[in-house]
Amino acid sequence: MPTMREVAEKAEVSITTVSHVINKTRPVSDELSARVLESMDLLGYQPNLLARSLRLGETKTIGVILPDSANPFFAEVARGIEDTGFEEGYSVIICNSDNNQDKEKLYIDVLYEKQVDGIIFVSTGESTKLLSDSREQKKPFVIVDRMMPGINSDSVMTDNEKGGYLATSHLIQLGHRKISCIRGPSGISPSANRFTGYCRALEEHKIPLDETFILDGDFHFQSGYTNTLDLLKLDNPPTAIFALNDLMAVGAIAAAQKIGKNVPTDISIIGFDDIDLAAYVHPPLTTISQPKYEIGVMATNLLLDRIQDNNRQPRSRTLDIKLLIRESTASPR
Amino acid sequence: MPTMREVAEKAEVSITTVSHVINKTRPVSDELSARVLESMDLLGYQPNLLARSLRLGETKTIGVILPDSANPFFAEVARGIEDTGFEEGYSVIICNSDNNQDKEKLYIDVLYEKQVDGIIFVSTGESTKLLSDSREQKKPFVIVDRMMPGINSDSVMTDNEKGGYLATSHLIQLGHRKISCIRGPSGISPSANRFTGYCRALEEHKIPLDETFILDGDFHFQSGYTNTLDLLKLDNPPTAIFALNDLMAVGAIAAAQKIGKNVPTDISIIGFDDIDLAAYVHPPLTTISQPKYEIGVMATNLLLDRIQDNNRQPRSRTLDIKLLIRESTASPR
DNA sequence: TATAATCTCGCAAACGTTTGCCAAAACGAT
DNA sequence: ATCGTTTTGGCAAACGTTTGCGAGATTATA
Repeated sequence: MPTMREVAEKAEVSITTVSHVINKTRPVSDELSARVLESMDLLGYQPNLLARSLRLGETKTIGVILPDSANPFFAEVARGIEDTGFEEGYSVIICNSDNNQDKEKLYIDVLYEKQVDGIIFVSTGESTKLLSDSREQKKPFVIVDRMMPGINSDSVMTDNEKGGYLATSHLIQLGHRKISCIRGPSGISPSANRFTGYCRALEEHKIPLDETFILDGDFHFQSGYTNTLDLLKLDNPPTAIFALNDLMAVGAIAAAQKIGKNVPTDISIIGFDDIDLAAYVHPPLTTISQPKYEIGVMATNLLLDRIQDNNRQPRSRTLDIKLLIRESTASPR
Repeated sequence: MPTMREVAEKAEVSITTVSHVINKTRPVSDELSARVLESMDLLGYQPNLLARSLRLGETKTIGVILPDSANPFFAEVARGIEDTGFEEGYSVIICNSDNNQDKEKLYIDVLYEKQVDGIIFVSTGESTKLLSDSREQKKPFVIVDRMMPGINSDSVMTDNEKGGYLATSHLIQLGHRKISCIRGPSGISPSANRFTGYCRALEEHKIPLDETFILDGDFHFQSGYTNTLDLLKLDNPPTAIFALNDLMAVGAIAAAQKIGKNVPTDISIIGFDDIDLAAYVHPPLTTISQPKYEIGVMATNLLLDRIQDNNRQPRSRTLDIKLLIRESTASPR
């Protein structure tokens, strides 16, 4: 790997000059400029961004901490982040926390040490080191998807409560009264808020909450599948299931069909997120759509703004959510 | 951000000593050690990995270039990479090439400049800058999933030809004769090789290739969907479809069902990859399973070995593939 | 022609580490 | 008491950049 020094020697100029022609940071005579340029590509020079970053105090790198980059929802968000970061010249380091606090903290440390310019993160929920470090000046960061109590920072959320309400209301309007809810991991806000929306809708229509219809899942296929199997074994099974995310909803559909039930005529199923595949399962999944990619884009924009000026007022964006009626829901018969 | 110097001053020792207690790289008396440790956490010291990397010439970072991290197949591979990298103390920078050569080259440059210790990449197919740089000593890299002609490097592949053959043979054994194939993007080896396998199976059973049954897709849902719609409109439609990846296969199922066909009784559909959702669509998708996560793991292991010693013989791993019969295929009636 | 203004460019410090080299102190052996 | 050995710890260079400061050369102004 050739360095600036070698380029400078070959071109018979100073390192300073080389630097300036590379960065166009002050005028250089045509002659020297040409010599430098020539030497550069003769040597195949590539700048060492480490050195540059060390000197400048910025790495043009952002860190992203999320539960699981292989989960289609987060994958899509991450894609939005990567794309808009790329446009602005930023690289992104991906970190999977698996909803594990310790891993999350460890990653935060690593990212700090690697001197990333900022961090986007989908927290495991507990207030983290990011703030316990309050004595230090904090690195720019933005919180996505999940609230973190007591933290005032940039954030981009979606209105999960509304989404839960919308989904449940849809089912109620279709005539359902026995509506089950398969929840997500406890302790994270999207799960909690969607459930709150569910409760509010029931309450508003004077439908009592039936504990036996409330099951706990983990936002994965499998838990939607097994929970649904359980649900359908009940003496008095629900006529509709609200799975708090699409992955579980898809699992629910599979389970229902597995035991010979028709969706939606025998049982209605609604999800949340609108991941890609939701449109392609059979029947296509009715769901609450979130602008996943845009969440990533917006988070990145907030972060980049804050990187420019870390003293600005924190901004909270909450993105719109809407009911997407496809074919997995219908009136009970 | 406190530096080593500040720690040293506070502890009234030299920077050298601080460094040595941090890295345990030479004995330090208990007394000084204690002072240093104390100062460190009083100040909340975190090492600056940039400086360290600059000095040491290694960043503990690897780059991953792939077509699309939101594609479930690659997402899973990436997850395998991230996990095993993490275990060894490496961070990973994710780069989405979108199968775009220019973007890929640009990313390679950035990764080189960022001084990553190695690169894992799923190439767009053409031989890339990685080798055109033959004059330089190359950074460690390993190629995944897609062959690159004329390059002798570490690589981890799966036997796509065999997979194509297996899938097609399965269909033939079920009694199918009119077997369509929805291909992937031309020019990338998995697509080409799977197709070759398809051809070989047909040939072996003396089934002539029917051009009208060969369609081109792009490995996304949508192209499976639309191509299947076209296929089913034919006067003499196929009784089975081999979609060269699961995403398209799922699209194909959706399309068939959309126009009232039953899968598999009216039409059999087989995919390739065995992505997560394949098991949860209805009917569960028969497919060729690839160990996606393990591909990532293995690629990372090869890379880390090579980072340790870049002069070792290149090793090619080809992972096993197998036919996974679920419920989307059956005998024609 | 003298002076000021403008262009061009190089020197060397700095960013925060790691580490080879050396020196002082402490200890043991004679 | 002397010398060799071991232990302990600091100095300063180096990694590859960027950039403030200043110096020389050139041009414009009078």
